[in-house]
Formats: sequence, C-alpha cells, structure tokens
Amino acid sequence: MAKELTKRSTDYSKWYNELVANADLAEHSAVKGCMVIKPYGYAIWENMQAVLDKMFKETGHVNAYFPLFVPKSLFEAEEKNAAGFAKECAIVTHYRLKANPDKPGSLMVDPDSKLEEELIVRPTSEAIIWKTYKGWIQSYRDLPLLINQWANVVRWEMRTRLFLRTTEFLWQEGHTAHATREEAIEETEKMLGVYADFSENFLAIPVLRGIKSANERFAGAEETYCIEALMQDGKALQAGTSHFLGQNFAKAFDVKFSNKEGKLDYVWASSWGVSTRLMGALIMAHSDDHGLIIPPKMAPIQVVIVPIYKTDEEHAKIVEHVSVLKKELEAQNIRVKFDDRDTQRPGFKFAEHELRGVPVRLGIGPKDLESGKIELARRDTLTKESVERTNVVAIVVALMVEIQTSMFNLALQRRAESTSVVNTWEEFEAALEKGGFIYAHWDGTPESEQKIKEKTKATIRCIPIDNIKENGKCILTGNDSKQRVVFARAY
RNA sequence: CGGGGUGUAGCGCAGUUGGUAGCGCAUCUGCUUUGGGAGCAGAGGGUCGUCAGUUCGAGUCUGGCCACCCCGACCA
Repeated sequence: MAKELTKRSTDYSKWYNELVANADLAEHSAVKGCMVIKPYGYAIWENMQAVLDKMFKETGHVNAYFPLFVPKSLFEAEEKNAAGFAKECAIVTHYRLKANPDKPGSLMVDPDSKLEEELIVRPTSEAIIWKTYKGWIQSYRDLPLLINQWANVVRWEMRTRLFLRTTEFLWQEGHTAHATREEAIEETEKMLGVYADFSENFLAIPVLRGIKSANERFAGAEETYCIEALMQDGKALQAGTSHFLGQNFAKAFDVKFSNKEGKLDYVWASSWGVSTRLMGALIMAHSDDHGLIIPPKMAPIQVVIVPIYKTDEEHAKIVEHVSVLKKELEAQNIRVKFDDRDTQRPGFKFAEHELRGVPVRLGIGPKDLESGKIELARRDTLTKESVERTNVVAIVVALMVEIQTSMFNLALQRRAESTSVVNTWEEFEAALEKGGFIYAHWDGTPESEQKIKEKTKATIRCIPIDNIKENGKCILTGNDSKQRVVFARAY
C-alpha cells in the first residue's frame, strides 16, 4: 500500500485509480475491461442495493430474474434499441470446446458446435423481458406490471475505468408495463424521483433532475430522464436514468391488452436503472487526498474503535471497556468494528481506516480509561476531540446525522461554486476551462448540440425538469432559444 | 481501429560497451516497540512477456507475435 495518494490537484484520474486500489474497493481482473469488486467495495454496493431495493418495493415493484442471453432475432426486434447497442455486444456463437490436435494440452472451439442462432450477452434486457411480457399481459387487469431485476450486463467498451465504465457491470433494471401513456410517464418520473432521493439522502450527492436531449436519449425511448451529479474535478456524471418507452417495445414484441372498453391496445412502458457506476460517483463526489470519505448511511463500518496499549493487562482492560461500548453503540443500530488486530500498530490503523473512509474513529488507551474519556476523530473534517465516555454514544448517534448532512451540504456548495450561467460563446469556453455545470441557451437542434460537442467535448447533460422559461439566443448559432440547458464535460 | 508508450520478484523500478540479475516497498523470523503509516538484525522470493535469430555467451542486439497502459472515435 502506498503511503500517500497522488493529490487530486496533481492528477485527478491517477488519484481516483490509486484510491480505488488502495481502499480495497476493486481491482483489474484477468479479463480485459472487467473488474473484481473486492469485499469492502462490494459491501458498499450491498448497502446501496439494500436501500434501493426497499425503495422499489415501497413503490410497488417486485423482483424477478431474466436470462443473460438474448437470441439475436429477439434482440433486433426493436430496431432503434438494437442499433444503439449493436457496436458493443458480446456474442455467443458456439457451445463446446475440444482438445486441440495441433497443440496438446490446449483447447479449441469445436467448429461442429456452432449455434443455429447467435446469442447476445445482454447489454440491457428489454428484448427478453418484452418477449416474456407478451405472455403475461392480456387484459387491463394484468396491468400495471411493475418488475425489477438485479443483474449483470455486458457492454463491450473501447476504454474502461474501474466502476465508471467496465465491460461487465452490475445494475438493476426496472421494466414496467401500463395501460395508459400518462401512467407510464408518471412511473418514469416517479422512479427518477426515487433515484434523486436516494442520491441526495443516502449518497449525499446533490443531483440535477432533467430530460435528455435527442442526441443523448436512450435508443428506443421516447423520453429519457436522468439525474446528473457533479464530481470534484468539474466533470458531470450521469448517475441514473429513467426512460419513457412509449409503445415502442409493445409494438416490436406485439404486447397488446384488452382495455375496459373491450378494445385491443398496445401497452405503455418504462425502464429505469442505476449501476455500480454509483460507486464511482460516491468516490469522486466526496473523497479527499487522504482517501475515501463515505457518508454514514452507506458506510459498511460507521465507527471503528482502535485500542492503544502496551501491556497485556492494559489490553485486557481495554477489551473489557470496549465490549460494553460496542454493545451500547450496536443497540443504537450503529455498525461498529473493534479493530483488535495485534499485528498492526495504532498509527497504521488510523491511516488505514482513514483511507477506507470510516466516518468516525474512536481511540481508547490507558489515559482514557483513567480520565473517563475517549478520543473521537471525524473522517470528513479530519478533526479530533476528547469526549466524555458517558456522552460517547449520544455524540456518535448525532454525528451520523451531522456527517451525512454536512457531506451533502459540502457537495452542494462545491456544485454551486462550479456552476456558471453564460450568454456568449467566449463566456462558454471560459466556463468550460473552469469546469462544472454551465447554463446556456441552445437553439434546440441536434445539429447545434453536435457541433458544440465536436468543438468543446461538452454535451448537454440535461434540460432541468423545473427549468425556468427564458428567451435568449443560442450560444453557438445566435438563433432564438426558449430556455437554458445544462452543459458540461462528462464521464 | 488510428497515434504514442511499457513489459525484469507480490507492487514500484534500476540494470553501463553483450559476460550469467539488483534496489525500494511488501512478505517471513527474532528482539525492541505501540496516543498518526515503527526500528534493528537476518531470511525467502526470478523461465527478465513470448517465439525465433545473431553470438562462445542475450535482460541487453535483430525480427515476429502477445499483453497492458495513455491519447482519439464509441459509451451508463
């Protein structure tokens, strides 16, 4: 483990890579572009899953599981969606290996095992799911159908980065079917709300809620909604998306239902997802040059207790003391770890837990036992204080809320400082240098958006949902515009 | 797929005109230590990416291949 991380100001990208590795979140695997999520990183993902899963169930959804493989004929049924993913699909063409006669000890693909029809490894599951829904939906009484699945998907990316873009990643995908257009749109917006709520209140990351421009829209959707977060380097990150699919998939897979009037109609659909990319968002939104900072609600370990001692007698006393304290904290539903390893010294443990982003650290040594105090260190502010043993539990409980709020507010403040409103091309370019979200007028044409992207690498992150209407001139063309949209360079 | 770069111990690297491989960290053992990443002493660990060529002799020179990284186009 390196003693010091590269500083964010020196090389943000390097800082991120080192942090992911050193904090034991994930590592590169023997498979190009695919990562191994290590136990500590996976524990954070599990916390995300647990909260989201509860939220999905509270909004009426149930979980199911659909296959990893999608027959090519099904995949291509919804043309726009298939075309959108065509360039990044892994394809299974054979089902058997055999001994290689030219090279003893090695295996080769058995040419006799060619599949009649190729199988696509799902980049997303709309096709297989809508094929299935056809059999499940006949009447308005079968609607709405509100299903989510936790799964892995594969998108063959050119360039990958741990958590942010990997060839295989974990996510959840909700797929719902509704009797009316309005209901499907309502569902799409509701789930965007769930994502925004999760991001802000659990990940402590403020997000913009918005609609994607046509260029950035999900292939096969009529409308794509998104939450956009801002990272500390001024780049935007799409943290979640929710799609109103109209009747596109219903038509492609012939999913019709009898409505109350006895007439056949295609069902209306939504789909929505967040992925392990949220791990990247969590890391880049909060962490500092000392390592990870995890908001208490997501931290696998919320409080770590480090004993300090010289002799076995001292150690025994501390163990006794800590076992009581640990129970008291656990009774308040705090996730506590007593780091009683005798193979590492206290200083090492301090640094390690700091690197791993444990929100609160308690240090207990002989001096504390004598004075009835405990040293309390706060990860987000790097502050230390000595507190009365009798008050520790109450202080820690309050700190869990305080740190969560404080982290959100800091992220919110950073975003505010990195948000610009510009009116001219010169101002726009200057704002891009600085980074962050840029509110600017755009004439609404895909051509202008494309041109701006080619010139500056900036894309329209979203058109905010509660956007204020305001007449102005497009920063590129000078044409009339009815509202500002949000530009940024993005991950 | 284009442009650039790198492959030597678990990780990061050095290796001169070609002469049989080394440093730091990590690991292991022992002693001393323990309130912010311990110190000292000792030990283990290598098909030098791979295949061929030149040579008495290749980590070093030549050629092919493979892998990975960075920059572009694509993308949650």
